[in-house]
Amino acid sequence: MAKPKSQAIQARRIRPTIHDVAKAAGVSIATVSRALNSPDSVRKELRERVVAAADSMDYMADSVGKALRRQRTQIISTMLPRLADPLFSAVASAIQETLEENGYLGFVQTSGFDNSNLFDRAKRLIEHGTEGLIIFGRIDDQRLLDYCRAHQLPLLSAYSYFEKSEVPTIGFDNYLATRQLVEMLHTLGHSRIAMISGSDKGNDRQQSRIRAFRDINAELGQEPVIEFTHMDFDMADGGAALRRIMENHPETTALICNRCVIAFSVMVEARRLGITVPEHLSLTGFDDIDYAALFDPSLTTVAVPSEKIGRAAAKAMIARLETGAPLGSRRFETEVILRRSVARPRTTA
Amino acid sequence: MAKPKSQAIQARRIRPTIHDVAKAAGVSIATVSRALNSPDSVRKELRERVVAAADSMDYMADSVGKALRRQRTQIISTMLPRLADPLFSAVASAIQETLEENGYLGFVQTSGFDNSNLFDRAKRLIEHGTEGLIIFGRIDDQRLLDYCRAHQLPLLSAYSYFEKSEVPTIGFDNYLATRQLVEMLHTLGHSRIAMISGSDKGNDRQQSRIRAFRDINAELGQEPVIEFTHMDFDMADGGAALRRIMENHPETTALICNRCVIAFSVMVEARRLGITVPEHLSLTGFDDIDYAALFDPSLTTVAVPSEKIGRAAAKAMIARLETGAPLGSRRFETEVILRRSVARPRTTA
DNA sequence: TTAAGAACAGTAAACGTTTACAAATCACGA
DNA sequence: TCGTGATTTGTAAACGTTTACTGTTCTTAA
Repeated sequence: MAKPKSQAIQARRIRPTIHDVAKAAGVSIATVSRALNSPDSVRKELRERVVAAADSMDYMADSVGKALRRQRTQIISTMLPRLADPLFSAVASAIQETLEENGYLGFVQTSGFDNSNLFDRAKRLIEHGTEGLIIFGRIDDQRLLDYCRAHQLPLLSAYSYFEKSEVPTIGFDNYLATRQLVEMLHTLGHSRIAMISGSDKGNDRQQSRIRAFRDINAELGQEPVIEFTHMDFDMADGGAALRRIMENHPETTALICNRCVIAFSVMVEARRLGITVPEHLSLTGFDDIDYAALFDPSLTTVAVPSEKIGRAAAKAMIARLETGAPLGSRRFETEVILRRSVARPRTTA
Repeated sequence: MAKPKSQAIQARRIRPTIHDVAKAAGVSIATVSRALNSPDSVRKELRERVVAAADSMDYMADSVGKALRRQRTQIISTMLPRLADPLFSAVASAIQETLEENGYLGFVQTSGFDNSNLFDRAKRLIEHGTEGLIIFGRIDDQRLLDYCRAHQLPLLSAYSYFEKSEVPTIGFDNYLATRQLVEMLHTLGHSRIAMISGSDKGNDRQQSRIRAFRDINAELGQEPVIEFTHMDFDMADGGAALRRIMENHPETTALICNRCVIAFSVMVEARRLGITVPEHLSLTGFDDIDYAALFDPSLTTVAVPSEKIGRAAAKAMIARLETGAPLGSRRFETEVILRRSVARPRTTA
């Protein structure tokens, strides 16, 4: 009945345990557990005594002990390229909130922009009892894929959606979104469109956008005009890329920037060069971050339903864990937000 | 020696346990534990057998069992107002990275902008074995303070620094930063300065900035001109506030916006009203987010060393847990980044 | 009054790990 | 050859829970 005497590992336990509550209430630990977890199964009087004792010492059942016994941790972990990025943090935020609302908790870890060595980074997450793993972007690490399959650890690729994917994926389709954007420009009359991209190394988003752009150009029998620009996190120097494009392809009437920050820097440089936006050059960004609307002229972008994606990913994982229903893929629609940075091309005007 | 027979809680354990490794290597679980944790204490031949067995089945020691036995989880949790916010996510990111580098792992939870009912939100974090709690902003929940003191849970207030604080605080001083900003404007010759703030309800940052502004005005015997504007996350409508200020206080030559997004929206409205920045009105933001430099004119702001603050907070907490040294407070300097949105006042020019 | 069944409470085992202690083995000098 | 001490390995207990099983008490009907 009493807490088994033992050489304490620590001088004294800092948090009260179920034994402390049991002693205070004068019942067995089993009764405490029952009173707290399935109140109906213990007599009213005892139950109240237990609850009072528990409250008086701020007792919270230790999830570690509970997890060990139940073999459930209720932990779902997320790996994303960078947390300090409005694109990703919006999705991560929705994930964390959804987890919390459903009684789960989540570790968050950054992976950088290279998904080819995820396993080592994910190890600690798995050790700590991660029951499900949500990873942003395409998963390129075969060891991780093998491990998850072998040990039945649910794995979900989120943020980007992939038509062909080895694992379930929930997100938006960068390829389609780019086609959508180009089509809109075509409809307005643009036929000479260039693209400025950040590095596509290990970045499935840029890769898909570039692939879409190349495909479209191939269909039209045009040489794709693509310039790359160095991106240092949220800063980009699109200026140099813009100058190269205007020099080598002065016929360009519309410019797709694969990230909003690239577009911002291009805008500044354009103004310096005396190129007016949108009269002389139409400009688009991508990923509709809030600032896009505040720029002058406001920036046309592709809006990504970050919040929806995050919630869907978290919910899917929770459902998988609770019902055992296999994870499914899901594609979210993007929307081109037409703003003042885009107009009909100058030749047509 | 053999794994004790028992009715399995689950049909089959998905992750291999130390018993599986022991059986495969033909040794006791104690030897496995030693071979993996203190290799020197086991004979080379056995050690190799154990390691081989462990590797072959991708064995990772379960942190849940380990935590229960060791009474250490190596988990440090962070609560911040909003994850999808460049201000906070930069700090949170630095925290997470520092934790990971040091063998820790972190839960992240959002608290909204009200720190008065933190305890209930923190409960699950504590249950799950949080060894230290980092909370952004001033901690207003007495229950949480009491709990942490009573149960010796290290508690750290991060992001904002407070001169007088019940708990250790690591961050920057909004009061001082505001004074710094106003002084800079004074030096340039501005004497009629107004402020636009977001809601200060439960927001210690806005509170400190407003307090500093009021104090300065009081010292000069001026009535402080402060307008509030509604902020919906990253969008703000500073336009209306600007109009009110220009109408009631046309003598204003400089305007401090308590968040960059406010400044952005003010800039757009100013342009519409034909007020030129900085010739007619100097404008500042706060929290130097990357976009501030990209606007036209580029925005003068106060740079906050987010990364440093995050790393310092995480390191302090880790040191507290590992050496027992009490947590100390630490104030980080901010820096006014003078950009094109600020110039000498028109009257002086 | 008593037997039977229902309702409730307690005992003990188990989850996966580490580690004190005991036991076994080994090396080596007397 | 044997004793001693050092080295290595195994046994078992403990960390904080939950829960199957058992035992006790209470209710109620004969």
